[in-house]
Amino acid sequence: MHPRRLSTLLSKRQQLGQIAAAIDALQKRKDADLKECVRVIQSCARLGALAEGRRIHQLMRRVGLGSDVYVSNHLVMMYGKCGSLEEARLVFEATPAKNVFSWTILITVCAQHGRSQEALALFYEMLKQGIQPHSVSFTAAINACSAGPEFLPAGRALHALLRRYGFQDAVVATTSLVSMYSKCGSLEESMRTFESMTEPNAVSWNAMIAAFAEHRRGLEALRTLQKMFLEGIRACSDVVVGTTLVNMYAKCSGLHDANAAFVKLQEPNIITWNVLISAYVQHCCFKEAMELFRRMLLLGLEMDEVTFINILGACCVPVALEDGRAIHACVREHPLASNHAPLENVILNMYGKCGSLQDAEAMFKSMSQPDVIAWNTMIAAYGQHGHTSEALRFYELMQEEGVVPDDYTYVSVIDASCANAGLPEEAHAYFVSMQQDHGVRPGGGHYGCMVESLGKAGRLSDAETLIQCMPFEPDVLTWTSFLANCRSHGDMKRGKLAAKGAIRIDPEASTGYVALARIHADAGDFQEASRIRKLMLDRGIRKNAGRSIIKLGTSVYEFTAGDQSNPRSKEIFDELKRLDKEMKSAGYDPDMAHVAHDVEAGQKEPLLFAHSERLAIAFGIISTSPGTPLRIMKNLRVCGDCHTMTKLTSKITRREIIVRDSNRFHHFKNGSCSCKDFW
DNA sequence: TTAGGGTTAG
Repeated sequence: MHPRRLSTLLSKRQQLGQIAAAIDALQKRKDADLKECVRVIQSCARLGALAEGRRIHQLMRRVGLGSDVYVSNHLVMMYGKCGSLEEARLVFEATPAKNVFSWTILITVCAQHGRSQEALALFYEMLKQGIQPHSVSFTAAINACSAGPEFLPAGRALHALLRRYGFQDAVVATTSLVSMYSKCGSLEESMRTFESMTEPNAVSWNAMIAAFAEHRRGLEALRTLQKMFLEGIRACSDVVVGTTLVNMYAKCSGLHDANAAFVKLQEPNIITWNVLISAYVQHCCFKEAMELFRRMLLLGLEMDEVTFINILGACCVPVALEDGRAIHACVREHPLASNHAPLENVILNMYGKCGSLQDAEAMFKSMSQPDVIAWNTMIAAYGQHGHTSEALRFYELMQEEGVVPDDYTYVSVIDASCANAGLPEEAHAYFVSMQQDHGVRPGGGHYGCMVESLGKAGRLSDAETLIQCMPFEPDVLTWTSFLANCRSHGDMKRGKLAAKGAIRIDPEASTGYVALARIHADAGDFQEASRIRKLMLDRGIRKNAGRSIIKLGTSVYEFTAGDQSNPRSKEIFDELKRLDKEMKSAGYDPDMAHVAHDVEAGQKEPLLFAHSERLAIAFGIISTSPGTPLRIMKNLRVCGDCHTMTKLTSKITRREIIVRDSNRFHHFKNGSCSCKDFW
């Protein structure tokens, strides 16, 4: 049995039951078993069980041990851990023969509850009363000074006093000083203190590394520290220190430094590997993350739930479905990872994000007790794929199963109810019921979905009113979705408003500028259009080029509009021409309006003909056997003409084509799309 | 026979 699993075998409830039983047993006895009593007090402290703690306190008083200093000290600690400072203080005051432990414990309790002034006052009162402090008393008082720069003078005074008492070599107290100086803003004093240490241990190293990471300008110093660490200058080769270094580099410097720190370590452990993989995933370097994971497999290294959770984060894109499935298979073979709810939810999410609802459904069915996150994930997945009724059915079902919906549930429910039906009334009904029947307060996400639902239905004036009335500043997503709806309904006036809103919230993104320039151009104001384009370029913002990705086997192929760089480019264009001919004979006419509306556009038909997703689809067709489904990812919204074209292609070629665009999934099958032409 | 420092994955 894994140690972590073992420790959770007894739930908190069971442990509380044991304590209660122990107190009952003690009450029945005539004599007092001091050892057993203290053991119970300690358990109460560990579990934060205030009620049980009070019962045992009562019992101690009854048997005449209420003011025994050893017992009192434990009671003070217990009340402190349970968050009742007043009771801790009362027990302390009522203890006649206070010793250095009594004082130090109360100082610690005060410091841990942010009562720094009180802690310091106690420390000096203790000295005044002639109690000889221990180095632990200093540690507690120094900690009280970590609360902020305003305590720096008090911290320095304690440092001086510590030396006078001859505790300058006490490693724990000195490590506290390293931390305290950093938290009070004085990296220099933190470094000086660390350098003064004769035998810093792993904890001291970590405190120093954390200090450098906290102060961005400490990066160079961090490199020096790493060098010392690697060369064993101060005799520390702790793997946790090495892992902390990797993590700090990933956070403060970048992947290059993190990787360099990793490869230099003699014995990275599972957590070191997890930290590095997580860093790659967070920097969106999915391919490199997968390579690391494969290396772990090849080396036969032990993996845990976190390894799987991290690496699955790299598989949440349709082109990674096969990788995701392979990792799911690894999980099934891993005894410790099965039945781990967060991991199961991540797998479920991965299938949804990869566009495979069948896999998601199978996963969901296999879960013994899906929690609210699992239900939310399914509802969101159905909504994203345009399966509104399934999403809403799951919403009903979860409540029948006794799972209480949360605010995330309603974002997905409202989003699903307006996904393709264009029925804002339904979305609005959920928006109202969420508040009235379920007590969920609407957040930015809920309002965003409502704006989207009204916008899709063409009720742009209502959407605009909602934007004006909502108690939040609309986020960039809300503005861009409103913008897209204004454009598709030809409302240029409101489109301008939305574009300006998008630019205001995210001046670094190109979407707002491009849209605004296009609206002015459409209205014939070319001067204003070119002014906006220039403004965008002056701010160093580049237009987001349309890109589509398709994965065949283990290779990933990327296409941009009009791209001829693929070695099979001629065949791709021949296939597009062939499809085009077939479509035209079936009565299809390319819709030129979409050229002007689309971000990729330039000239008319030739470029429309070669939009990135079309190239990817044609490449998929000529590279796979008939009937194979195609999975494509696009970074922008699919334009109307490509949407029509893909519908027809799915019919002509009898293939399922799944396109994940920047907004949602489109399942093209037999001439129609799951979004029912609302997107 | 009690009290103290730091850090690592979701």
